[in-house]
This record gives sequence, structure tokens and C-alpha cells, in this order.
Amino acid sequence: MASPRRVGAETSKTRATLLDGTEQLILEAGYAAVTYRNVAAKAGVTGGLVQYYFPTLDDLFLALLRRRSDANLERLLAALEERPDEPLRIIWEFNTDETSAGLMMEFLALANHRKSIRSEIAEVTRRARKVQVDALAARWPQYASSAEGLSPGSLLFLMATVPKMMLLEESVGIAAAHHDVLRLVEQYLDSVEPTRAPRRMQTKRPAKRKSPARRRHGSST
Amino acid sequence: MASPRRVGAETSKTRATLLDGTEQLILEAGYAAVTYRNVAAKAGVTGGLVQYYFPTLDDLFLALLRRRSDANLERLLAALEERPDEPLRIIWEFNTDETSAGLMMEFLALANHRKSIRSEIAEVTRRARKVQVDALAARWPQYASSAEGLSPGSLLFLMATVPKMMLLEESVGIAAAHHDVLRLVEQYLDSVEPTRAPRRMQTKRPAKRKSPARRRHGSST
DNA sequence: GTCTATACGGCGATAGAC
DNA sequence: GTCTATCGCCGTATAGAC
Repeated sequence: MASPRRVGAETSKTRATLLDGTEQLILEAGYAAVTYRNVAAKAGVTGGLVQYYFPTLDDLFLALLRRRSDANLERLLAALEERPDEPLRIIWEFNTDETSAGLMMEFLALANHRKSIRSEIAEVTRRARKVQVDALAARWPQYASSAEGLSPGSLLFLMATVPKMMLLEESVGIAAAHHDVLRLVEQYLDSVEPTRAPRRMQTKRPAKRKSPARRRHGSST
Repeated sequence: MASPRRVGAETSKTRATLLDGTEQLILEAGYAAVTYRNVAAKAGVTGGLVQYYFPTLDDLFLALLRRRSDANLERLLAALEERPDEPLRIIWEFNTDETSAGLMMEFLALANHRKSIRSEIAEVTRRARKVQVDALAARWPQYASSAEGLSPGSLLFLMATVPKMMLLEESVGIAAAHHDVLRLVEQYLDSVEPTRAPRRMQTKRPAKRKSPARRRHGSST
């Protein structure tokens, strides 16, 4: 039925390089800049070769989305295991990661007119949400009292959604009240999830786990 | 400097029809479906004529965005004047409007790779935010006590942003915790903004101002 | 398994005919 | 005010070289 076209191996180094370049391209110029010719130029190969590994652009986007979200999920699980006493801070930081949020927003936009992306986005989001909501539910008494009617799901929705919306707005140049919101959240985090070293010299938050700098290779960040 | 190309009159009826069709096209199939050929086919004219009125696709998108956001702002101002005692409910309803939110999300996505859209989106968002934040600030004592550190700006951010994020997620098929969040918000609205008829027979919210149904012509909804 | 060359129809955009 | 012709770039498909 489906075309018996030949496709490059998933373990190919070239394939990984193409994915790296595509990711960079999306971050720099938006998903619309992802064309066979652009991706090929970035990697110094021909367009046909890109097509050899990714027969359609959907295949390329999908591979990229999967690679990125698998890495993200791993990162999330590692952090939750490493700092079991502050899941909410981890959730906030996880959803504040600029690179991932930027990429995810591009994919969300892509989802509007590429069905294959839509279902995959829904799937990976559900997976990530489940991990996070379970982490909150496990220590729910700690958070339950903070607002009447609050559930693990709704708290997670806010903590996952608000930073993404802030990043989205910032990307078009709107920053109204973002600072206020940030203060509000940090205040809330301090109250429901006091850190082991309760007071620092500054009002600064405890350091991020890792620099969010863009590495060229995909398995981190 | 700029090209001295000929452009159709802004008052043209054909022009308005083209805008209507484009809006419909975006809602049905995403902004990527907006091509001269598609828009022309929908209106039963030739692609060249569409280009006569909108020399570039940017011009078309921009005209659409302006028309829609002007209408929205008018609608918002009218509602605030009509029900001066419940600005927060109005803000929530305003940002929950499906058609507008869907359109705005498409434009937000578009903004990622069309600079002209980006700046216009920022501009209209700022205008709408200002109207809303002023409405809240005017009766701030009523809301100030609900959470420590809450400011008109941050409350508005949440009330404007949360429903949009819910609609965005729903559009890709995610509904996790949305019901919980909705309950939470309604509970909050009831507490800080009790309606004049304080208790109904049902738990139902007071009726929406207007059906959000899609009209063919753009000056409403 | 990897990679190149070439072809096709649809696209945005431009210039200019009617 | 309306419409056609044309240009260069796009995704995609295929055939075949190494």
C-alpha cells in the first residue's frame, strides 16, 4: 500500500545532524523556514539527501518532536528523583525552559495545520502532564490547603501553562505584568514548598539545575 | 521607495467579502490555507483580483487582524460600560470567546515568522490589556484582598491568559484538568464579584451576553 | 546503505494588458 | 477596476550512481 521508498537508518550520524540543524532553524526563523533546501544548505548536503532520511516534512517534524520530548521527559524524571522534596519548583522550571518552550510553541502552531503533529503533540503533552501531576498528587497534602477547590491537575495546569504563555507573549514583545506574575509565583513557591535552606542572602531563587544554554547536540537541554 | 503598485479601495464591497472569506478559511483550515488561490476560489474571483486588494499576504493578514481587533475592542468597551459592576466576569468572557481566541492563536502563530504581524499583535494586545487593567484598577479594593501580592496586571494576565491556553490545548485535543480549572475560576468569580441576583436555581453562571456563534460578517463577535 | 540529479505542479509575487 | 502571463522557490516523487 504505502510507497516502498527507501529511507535512511535511524542511527545515521547524518540523520542526527539534520535534526540538529532543523531544530536550530526553527528556533532562529520559525518552522516555516524548514524547507528541504534550507535544511540541506545548513548541513552542507543536497535536498535529496534530506528527503532520503525524511521522505516528507511531516516525517522530519515528527522525528524532531519525538527526540526533543523524549529528552525532556528524561530530564524531568531525573530532576523529580533528585529533588523529591520540591516537585512544584521542578515543574515550574521545567515549563520555563526557553528553548523547549519556544520549540513547543512552534509545534503547537504547526499542529494547527498538520494533523500528524497535532496527535503527537497531544500524546507527548499527556505523558509529561501525567508524570507531573503524579508528582504533585504524591505529596498533595502539602499543597492542598493553599486554595479551596484546588486539585493537582488544576495546579499543574497553571504551573505548566503560565510560564509558557509568558514566553509566548515575550516572543511577540509583550511583557505587561510578567514581573508581577513572577513575583506572585515565587512567593507562592516559597510558601508551599520552603527550601531546605530556608533563607538565602538574597531574594534569589535556588540555582537552576543546569544551564539552559543551547548545546548543538540534542540529547540535552 | 515602496512600490507604487495600485491597490483597491478600502470601502470596496469585494474587499470586505474577501476578508470574510479569509477569516472563515483561517478558522476552518489554519492560516496556512490562506493562499491567493484559495481565497479567490472561496469568493468566486481570480487570484489576481485578491492581489489587487491585498498586494502581499501580509497586507491581507494585517487588514484582517485590524478589523477583528477593532471590533473586539468595541465589544469589550460596550460590555464594560453596560455591566460596570462585573469587570472581571467580562474579562473572563471576553478572553474565552472561541472564535476570537482561535483567530488570535493563529495570528500568534503567524507572528512567529511574519514580522509585520508580530508588531501589530503586540500593539492590539497592549491596547486591549490596557482597557481591561484599567477596569480592574478602578475597583481594585474589591479584588485586592483575594491574594497577597496580587496586582491588577497579574490578575488580568491570569484571567486573559488561562482561557486562551485552555482553548489552545483543546484545539489539539488536550483537556486535562480543564474542568477543574473552570470550577476554580467560577468559584473565584463568585467570591470576588457576586452578581446582583446572588443565587440562582442552578449552579449555572449568569447567561452570556451574546451567542458566540460565528456570523458571516465581521463586525460582530 | 548513502547520496545525487531531475521533473512536476502549486505557491507568492510582479508587471502589465484589457 | 479586473484579470493574465510569467518568474523563482517550494514539497514531493522517481531513477539511478556510488
